Amino acid sequence: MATLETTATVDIGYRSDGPGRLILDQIADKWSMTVLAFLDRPRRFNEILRHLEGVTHRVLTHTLRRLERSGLVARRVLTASPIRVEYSRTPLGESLREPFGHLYAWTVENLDDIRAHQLAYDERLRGQ
Amino acid sequence: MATLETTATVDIGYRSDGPGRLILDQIADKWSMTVLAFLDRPRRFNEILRHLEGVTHRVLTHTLRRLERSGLVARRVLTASPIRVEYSRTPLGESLREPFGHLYAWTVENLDDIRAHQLAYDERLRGQ
DNA sequence: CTGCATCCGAGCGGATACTG
DNA sequence: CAGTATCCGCTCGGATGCAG
Repeated sequence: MATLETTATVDIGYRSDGPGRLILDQIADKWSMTVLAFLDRPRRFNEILRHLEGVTHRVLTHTLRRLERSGLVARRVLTASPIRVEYSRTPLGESLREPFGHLYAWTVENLDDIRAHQLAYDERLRGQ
Repeated sequence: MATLETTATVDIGYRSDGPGRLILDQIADKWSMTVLAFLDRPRRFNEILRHLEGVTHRVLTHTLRRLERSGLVARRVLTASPIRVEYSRTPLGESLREPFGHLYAWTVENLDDIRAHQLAYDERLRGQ
């Protein structure tokens, strides 16, 4: 099973209702990957909340729930008063870093190229 | 430069307004990767339309526009009557297949695990 | 054959307030 | 401190009709 072979995989297997969707639906939302990246060690709810500029209480809750539901993040209640809750990456969440890292690296490498294309495209429109 | 090193990249660099967002915003929509996967050779608009079950006229147009804007897909008008338009992957679009392939492969490998977690989670809720 | 405009419903992210 | 509920606006995807 599967060390990569890859490139073919994309062409052969990809459907809008296949595995590709599952992972994209999971991580492509606004905050999931940011949260996952921050959980290099167990972190408490408010700790995460303060670190992520711009996220709200409610949205962070939902993001964590979804990550927990898929087994990428573990939730642990520390009985104390005031109550504390710790979130951490599971091994599964950990293992996602590598493949996502490839995508991230690709983007960094091609960032200028992409932006240039976008600018040129927008310029062409404006010109007409 | 830069064969991966990766894993660190995710943790260090990731912000909700960084490169990660750029690529996810580009490919995480419902059809982009499906289209890109299908363009193993130049294809005409209606050819793509017919191949992708469920996509509508308008949505395919927009998907292609966005891919074109970022330089992942090239658009070529064949002057004939009736008019024909061919879409094809650019080298940039081509190069995206490899990093995306890693993510795709990861999902396939962990699909059962993820689904199991989701089921268990949903079950736990139901039980209460 | 392609492309564009209009309309519409659904879902996500965000603001706010209240509870254990 | 952590979580839940309500409300709301915006964007995306989809349906349809018209035009080069």
